[in-house]
Amino acid sequence: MASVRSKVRGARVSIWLTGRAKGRRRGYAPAVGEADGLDLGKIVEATVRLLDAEGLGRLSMRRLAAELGVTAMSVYWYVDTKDELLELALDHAYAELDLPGEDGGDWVAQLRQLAHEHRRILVAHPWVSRLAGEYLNVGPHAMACVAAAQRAMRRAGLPEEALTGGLSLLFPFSYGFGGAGGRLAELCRAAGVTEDECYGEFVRTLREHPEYVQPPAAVDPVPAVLPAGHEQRDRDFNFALECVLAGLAAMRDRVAEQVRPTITPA
Amino acid sequence: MASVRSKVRGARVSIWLTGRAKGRRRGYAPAVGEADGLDLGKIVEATVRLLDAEGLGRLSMRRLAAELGVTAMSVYWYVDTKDELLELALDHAYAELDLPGEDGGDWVAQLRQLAHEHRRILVAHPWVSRLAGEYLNVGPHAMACVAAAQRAMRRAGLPEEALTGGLSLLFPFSYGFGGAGGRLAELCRAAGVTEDECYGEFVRTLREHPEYVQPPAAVDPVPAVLPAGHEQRDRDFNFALECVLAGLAAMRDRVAEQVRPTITPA
DNA sequence: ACCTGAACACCGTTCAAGT
DNA sequence: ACCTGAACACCGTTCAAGT
Repeated sequence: MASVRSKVRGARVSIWLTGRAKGRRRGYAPAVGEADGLDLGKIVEATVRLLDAEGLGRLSMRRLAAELGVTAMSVYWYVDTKDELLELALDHAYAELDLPGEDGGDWVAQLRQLAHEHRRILVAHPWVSRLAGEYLNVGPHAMACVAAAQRAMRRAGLPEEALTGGLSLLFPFSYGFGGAGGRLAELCRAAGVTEDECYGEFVRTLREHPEYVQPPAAVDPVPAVLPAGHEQRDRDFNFALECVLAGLAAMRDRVAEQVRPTITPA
Repeated sequence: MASVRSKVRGARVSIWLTGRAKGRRRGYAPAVGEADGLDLGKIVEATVRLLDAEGLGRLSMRRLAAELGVTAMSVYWYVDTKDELLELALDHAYAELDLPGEDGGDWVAQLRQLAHEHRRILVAHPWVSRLAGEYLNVGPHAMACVAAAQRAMRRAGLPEEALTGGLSLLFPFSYGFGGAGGRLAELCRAAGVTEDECYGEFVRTLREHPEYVQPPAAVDPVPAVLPAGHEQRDRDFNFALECVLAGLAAMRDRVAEQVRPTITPA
């Protein structure tokens, strides 16, 4: 019976759980003085550059190799598969987050900063949310981000057994919201349409086809799943984020009082 | 200068905004009596079946055609591109949601049901979250889902100008949480590993490499971004969902009092 | 140790042709 | 109106070979 590790490794659940097969020969950061020639750092940086410039759909190993002035198969000396490369690029993006320090500010300010930073990189790099949805996203920089949130929640007074629950609120929220924003921007850019024009078309479609959302019910006014401009989008994000923070505070108090969860309707 | 609609249509931002080019010849539901031969309904159903059985990565137009007992290019008579087909499959999945009725229960129960249903289909069909992250997801069934949430939030007493904000909390949360769960299950299934084994490996990796999450800080205890079993995962989802509901209630009251958002730290 | 070139088994999609 | 078959321009990856 094979060990769990060998099973996980063989199936490549994630490079962060199994280690990179070629990573032991040469580390992530190149030795000093190796200015010319390839190294993994240069490859990952070129990957991120291409992903930003042309999108996930246009990234091929051949295209990347051309960008590096090299043959397609050269990259495979540093990386086993394209998936592995994309996991590295994903975690590289999380290095961009400006995390709250150990001591800076109260927990509310820290969680606000984290959420805004998360949203920022998801919108700035639309490929990040798609890769985060494809891989486990447990690389060191992503984990540092989770650890920072965990510290803030502990500081908030959330009991230990509720920490994973709190993390399960904050990150899915910022990931979902930011990812949708990034993807919409990417789609509209590719279409040569502004986001406002896209939203207008959405509303017009609903008005022209009132049967559109039936069954079970007509939608009036139009549910805003698309943004009506950046200001509205920002307002929605801030409102939802304040709900998150208020909800965490309320649940902290509720758990402390050992009261069963009940919210008075209406 | 081209109209917005023609620009949007030409670039295929979404079939739901532009209409399907071939959809006017033949509707989504086939006429009665056309039992043999292809129709769009059969094609979408076969697509969903294949996506469930083999995953998004293994779905090709040739594979789908073989499943339908037909040539690859036959499908293209009913559909312009693979993207269009996947948008149809995506919305088809949202038809599975058991939505709360117009009258059933209070708003808290309705939103709980919506979130649980959303999570359920995301876990049952791991491809749904990846497609929802790739396309706009504004098809009729997805919109009916948003409309139901909007009704519940209005019933909760959330003012009109806060409705989009509330929707921007609930759906990104359930999407992010459910999508991660579905993807993990898919990865582990493909690897022949249980989710518990995968989590154990994750913890072991962190313990073996204490430098893993540095900088900026060591992580202790391990932040649980992976589930330690279904019960824990359920507890986390329920806790986070109660935060969402408590947060919505708190913000409703706060907006009603016209008080600026402030939460007492610690 | 590092990189190349040819080849394999695929893709989505176009196009002319069939019935 | 509906479906086919050949072809085009790609993919990720393997493998033997170069230096």
